[in-house]
Amino acid sequence: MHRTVPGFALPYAEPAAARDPAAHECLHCAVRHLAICSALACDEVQALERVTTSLSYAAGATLVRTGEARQAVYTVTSGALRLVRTLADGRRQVVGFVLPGDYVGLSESEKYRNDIEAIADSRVCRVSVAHMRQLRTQYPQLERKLLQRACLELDAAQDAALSLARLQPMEKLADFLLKLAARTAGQGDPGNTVTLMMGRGDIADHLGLTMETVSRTFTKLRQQGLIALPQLHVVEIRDFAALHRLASDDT
Amino acid sequence: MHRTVPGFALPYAEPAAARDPAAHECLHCAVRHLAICSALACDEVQALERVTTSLSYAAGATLVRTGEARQAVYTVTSGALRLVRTLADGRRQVVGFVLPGDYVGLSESEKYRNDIEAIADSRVCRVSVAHMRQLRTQYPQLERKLLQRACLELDAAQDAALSLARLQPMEKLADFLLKLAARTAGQGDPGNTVTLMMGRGDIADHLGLTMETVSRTFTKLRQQGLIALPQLHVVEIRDFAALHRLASDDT
DNA sequence: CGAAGTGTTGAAAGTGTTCAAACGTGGTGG
DNA sequence: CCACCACGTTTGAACACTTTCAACACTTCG
Repeated sequence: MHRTVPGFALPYAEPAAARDPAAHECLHCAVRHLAICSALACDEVQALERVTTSLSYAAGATLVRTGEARQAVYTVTSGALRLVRTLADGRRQVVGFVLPGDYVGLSESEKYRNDIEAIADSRVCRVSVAHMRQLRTQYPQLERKLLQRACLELDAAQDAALSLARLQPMEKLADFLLKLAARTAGQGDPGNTVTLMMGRGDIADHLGLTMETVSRTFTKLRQQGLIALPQLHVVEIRDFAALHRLASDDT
Repeated sequence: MHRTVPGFALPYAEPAAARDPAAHECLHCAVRHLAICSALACDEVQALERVTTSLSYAAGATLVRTGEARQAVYTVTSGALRLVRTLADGRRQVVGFVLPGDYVGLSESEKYRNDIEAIADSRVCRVSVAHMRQLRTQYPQLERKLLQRACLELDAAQDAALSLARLQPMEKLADFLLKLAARTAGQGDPGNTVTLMMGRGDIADHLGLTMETVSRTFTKLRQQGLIALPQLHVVEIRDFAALHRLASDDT
């Protein structure tokens, strides 16, 4: 039917999203403590739930396209998305990866500023910007939470800028893997194993490299014993300290 | 006494900041309509004014250092600052330039995440984070304004990421000049003349290039007639369209 | 007028990219 | 069950580009 691994089923056009009628259970949502919903009390969450639509997307599906009117915001509950900006000549930049609990909608633009695509079978909660605006004024805690999120993302964006501008491929990849490990962690994982939802090309377009360089860098890290690659999409971190040193991660 | 042009007087240590006792006139502040203060009514601004300290810094002065406890937020009223992150081996990234009306303080970190330095003689309004926190809860409009700012900066940060990761030197510089022109505009300027408060090295470290490449790129743009350089720190834009085309600026 | 700080320009070198081909894995169908 | 095909990934070699290193020009300041 549809794949779980990254890939493009039928690039554009297709059923796209499937409504998920039975999924309206915010109170028992697995990612509630991670998402912006954590700012709301039980009864308040229900107000949010009333204006939320739960949707499923197959890997490779496109949620929104750059330039379309910005009509809704999203919270991912499972799977993963990528935010992609593409230049006329095909050069691509993966602005970010969106993991369960993450929120997409911190923008002041009238239009979407990048494509949003599912890199794995995903479920998302969709709320219209109009409803969101209303909820924000109604619940100041929500607005505060959004500001907090925005500041965190801003901090992360500055890190990313340093990485893109000044780090070498090895350092970029080390930094990327550590950041991903930190985000993925807290799920009972031992923490030293990271699953890459995205392909090499996505990593390349995220770090400002080519797929070939990313591949070569992976093998270099493996040869030096900093990581192991039990599977294509699984990285086992064998030397956190060395990786941190590479990434100049002083946190 | 102190210079108006970029430069490092006495790198570290020195009187640093000079208090400006007579400057407490938020109501008549030239940048009030630009700054976050625009969210507050006249009487509310006075509450802000009561906890604000106006400070002057000479070009080259350092306001805060990376790693120091994040004690205050700033709004620039005149001059310009740069946000700088430096790696152990000296690689430098100018995360951003702060112009009059801009706000520095959108962060969730306990510590400053970059150095803040004056690139010209500057005046800033300083508010402690504690006071700011209090004001935010007291005036929801302020919080909303901050969120708006954060979202705008987030949008800008994504643009910057694309620029750093995928644009070529010519394109990066074109993009930079246009963004700067857009920010500087609205001050009665004809709009086709941009004053560069920062040196070539700062531009280089902002765009992920070397100073030499920036210099070469400036001359290339000049030779092609897209810009003129009447002075070292003044750029006259002669062909907006071509510059936009270079920067792939579809806005 | 000389010195220092900046910026410009030139030639050499290093590094990631490009282009091309081989590899491996997963899914399909015989 | 196995061969085969497709896709993503890996690897190799030539290339293009920015960087590096060095020398020179310009402006400001002492």
